[in-house]
Amino acid sequence: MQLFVNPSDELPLYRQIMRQITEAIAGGRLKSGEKLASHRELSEQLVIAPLTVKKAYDELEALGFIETQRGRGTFVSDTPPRASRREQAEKMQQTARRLLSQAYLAGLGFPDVVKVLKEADHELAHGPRKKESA
Amino acid sequence: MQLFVNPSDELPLYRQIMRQITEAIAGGRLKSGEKLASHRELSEQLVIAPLTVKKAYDELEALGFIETQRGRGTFVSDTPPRASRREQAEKMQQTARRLLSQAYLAGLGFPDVVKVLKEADHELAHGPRKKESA
Amino acid sequence: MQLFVNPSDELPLYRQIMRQITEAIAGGRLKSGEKLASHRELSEQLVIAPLTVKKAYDELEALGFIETQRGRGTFVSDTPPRASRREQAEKMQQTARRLLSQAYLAGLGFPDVVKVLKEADHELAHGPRKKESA
Amino acid sequence: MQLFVNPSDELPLYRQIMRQITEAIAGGRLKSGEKLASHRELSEQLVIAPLTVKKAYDELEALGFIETQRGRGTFVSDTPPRASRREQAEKMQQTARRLLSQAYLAGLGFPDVVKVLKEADHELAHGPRKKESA
DNA sequence: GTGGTCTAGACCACC
DNA sequence: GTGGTCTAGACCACG
Repeated sequence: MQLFVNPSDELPLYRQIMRQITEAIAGGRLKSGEKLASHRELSEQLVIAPLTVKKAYDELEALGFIETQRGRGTFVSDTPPRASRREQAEKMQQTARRLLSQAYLAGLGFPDVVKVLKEADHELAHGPRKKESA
Repeated sequence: MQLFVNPSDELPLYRQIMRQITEAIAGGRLKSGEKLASHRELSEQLVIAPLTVKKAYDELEALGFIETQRGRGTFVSDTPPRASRREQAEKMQQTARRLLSQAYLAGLGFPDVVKVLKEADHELAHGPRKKESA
Repeated sequence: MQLFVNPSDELPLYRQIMRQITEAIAGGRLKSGEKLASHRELSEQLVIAPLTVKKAYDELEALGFIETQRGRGTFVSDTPPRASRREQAEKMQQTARRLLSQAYLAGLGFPDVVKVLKEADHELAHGPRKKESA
Repeated sequence: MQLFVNPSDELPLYRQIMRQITEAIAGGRLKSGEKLASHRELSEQLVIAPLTVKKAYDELEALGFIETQRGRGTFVSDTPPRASRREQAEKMQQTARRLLSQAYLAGLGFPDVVKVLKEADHELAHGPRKKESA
């Protein structure tokens, strides 16, 4: 499981990490019970402070995505969290509107958006090829 | 053009304003040349500081969405900005992946996402019905 | 003598007018004693408020570039004003540095700047072809 | 990197800062990746409000000259922005005409302008010796 | 300590 | 009235 962070990104580093892990879970690339790199190990890979990775793991654990077993490591939870249907629907609506705005302002149409969506679906399941853009 | 802000929202106030305006432009509810409320006027409507609205307007102008004319007011630009196709594609990819993640983690499938997208499309063109959620 | 104004320009309208007239005088296109359009007439041409043109004329007169003869009209002065050599030198230095910055940031070199200068010299003497850019 | 501001100058403080930084970049005195003083630090040096410096930094970032990293600081961008060749040419033409006007109205000739330009070139690369004039 | 956001109020220039 | 600038001070998020 290869992660990337971009210090210039508006999104905080720990959130970038959180997002990538949740996306990996959503895409099925990280499965229930799978072991994650220790925050120390990951911090070396990403060349960032260990505390930053730890914060990401802490929040993911608080949200129920991962579980920590002292002395053994951190694992993908087998009971992924579910927000209320209402919250889910609202968030998706918001994201969907944002996606459409980006498309329309770029001169694209609804069918193009669906096309992009299909490409993204493929990426989700197989992993991104490069770092987050700023 | 009715706007809403939610001080509890994670997104900064000025960004909430920016987003609503760009979405209104994308949805065709704000047309080229149309006059916006002055930043003072809007600040009263939204019950926030004038400078906060001004910051939103300033950034929108820097991005090319709107134009200001001293003493006359602020208007929707007739030349909406175009990021490079590469940047556009990247941003849309990112948003699309995010949308899919939200859906899959909620237990929904690809067809559901398309359905949500259609609803969002309708909202974009006709305006939201309620304030931003936190 | 054809003038142009751009309401979106950062420079105030009356300053845009002032600049064009002083440039025309510098370029020899407006000669001593030559008659200018009345501020009323010019305001119609430019589709702006007469007061705005009047302000430009007032300031140009205060600076000594033009002279008003009640009932007869406004004329180019035969005694163009001279700032102190020190002020002149400072202003030119500043403008020169700005020109060089623009060039270097654009990847051009000193010889290119001289080339641009020669083109500008030609324009100065024969008049611009289009409106001011924002 | 020593900056100066002059509150009496017609140019807004934040623009004076912007100009000096872009000129320093153009002159090669500020290099890609170099760290700038924090906006708080600089505000103390210049004895002006931190927000004023921040505004300058914000705009420079929007223009692509510098990049900020939360918690780490602000750095000179390694990808200086490039306006379209057309915009560049227009701006330079305008500045060049202005420089010539100043010269001709001062009774100087084209060779004098080139001389001034050479002096300015030297200043650009080595920094100004005094504060901005009003 | 760094940047990010917001406020309340002031003054000026422009139209 | 409009937008443009500046201040002084506060609070938060991030590393």
